[in-house]
Amino acid sequence: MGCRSSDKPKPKPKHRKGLWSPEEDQRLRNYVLKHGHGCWSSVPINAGLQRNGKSCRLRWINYLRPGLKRGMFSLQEEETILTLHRLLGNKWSQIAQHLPGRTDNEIKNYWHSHLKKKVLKADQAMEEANTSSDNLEPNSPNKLTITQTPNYESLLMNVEKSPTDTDRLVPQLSESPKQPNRSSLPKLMFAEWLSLDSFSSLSEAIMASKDQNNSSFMDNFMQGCFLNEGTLFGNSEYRNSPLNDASPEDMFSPQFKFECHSSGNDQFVDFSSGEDICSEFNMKNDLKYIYEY
DNA sequence: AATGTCAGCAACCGCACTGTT
DNA sequence: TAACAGTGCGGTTGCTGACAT
Repeated sequence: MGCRSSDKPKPKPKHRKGLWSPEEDQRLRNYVLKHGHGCWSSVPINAGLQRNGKSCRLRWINYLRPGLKRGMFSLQEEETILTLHRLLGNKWSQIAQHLPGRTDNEIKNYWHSHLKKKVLKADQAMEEANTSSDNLEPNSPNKLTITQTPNYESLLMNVEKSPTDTDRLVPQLSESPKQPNRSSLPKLMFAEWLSLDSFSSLSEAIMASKDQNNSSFMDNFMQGCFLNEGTLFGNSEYRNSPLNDASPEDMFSPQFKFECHSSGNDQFVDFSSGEDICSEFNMKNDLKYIYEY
């Protein structure tokens, strides 16, 4: 953590507030994609923005960062939020780790605007059902007994042990037994892959896949990024980004390398081989891509 | 058509935590 | 070890558009 002194902003420009203009978005996006964010407080200065670093960080995380989903929450996402909220309470960032492409802010807003009411209604209905059934004979066949207690303990163990492994968690919440078998290897989404915590498991998986001399992991990973989620290149937010000039094939061609940051151990990964190609790099960036490698 | 009300969402604020000096 | 700075998180605010009156 912390900036080099040369990165630190000189005092104190007037900071703009309120909604971001498309031009500001473009500036921030271009800057972060090109240089990485490094020290957030220096980003607005270097990017020519009259915002504070915090505001830039938030805008990037919640809106500009690649891999974000847009649009309605699916039923499965809703169920995941409901279950995790019962488990974790208002730990929005932890809940967000299990919903690839969704931000904590988005989930929090969705909770307050939609789910909270639903839960209240459901609870009320349950309460009414219980009080009315209390008036019935104890052994009446009409008596309603609430016995639905999901196996939270095992769920919680997964949450604690493996907070970013969505695929292993989510099926326990809602997967029906009829669903087709998936690969035993985890399917990682782009946003998940960007997450600092998940990178080590990703690189392990890449290495494992490489060791086994098969491509199933990378196949799954690519599908997760570009086919299953389908938002990275379909989202209009990225139409003006340099990323848009690239097809999925391009992205995995030798011309593209991604830099990932994971808890002090930054790595460049060659997508085509899965190799850590430049481990001596140590810049604090979530993501940076490099042309003409 | 004008005004009021409400819901949804983006962004801000303040606190807590962590790393650095 | 204390002070400071950067970052992350959750609560809250305020803007905007949709709908009602």
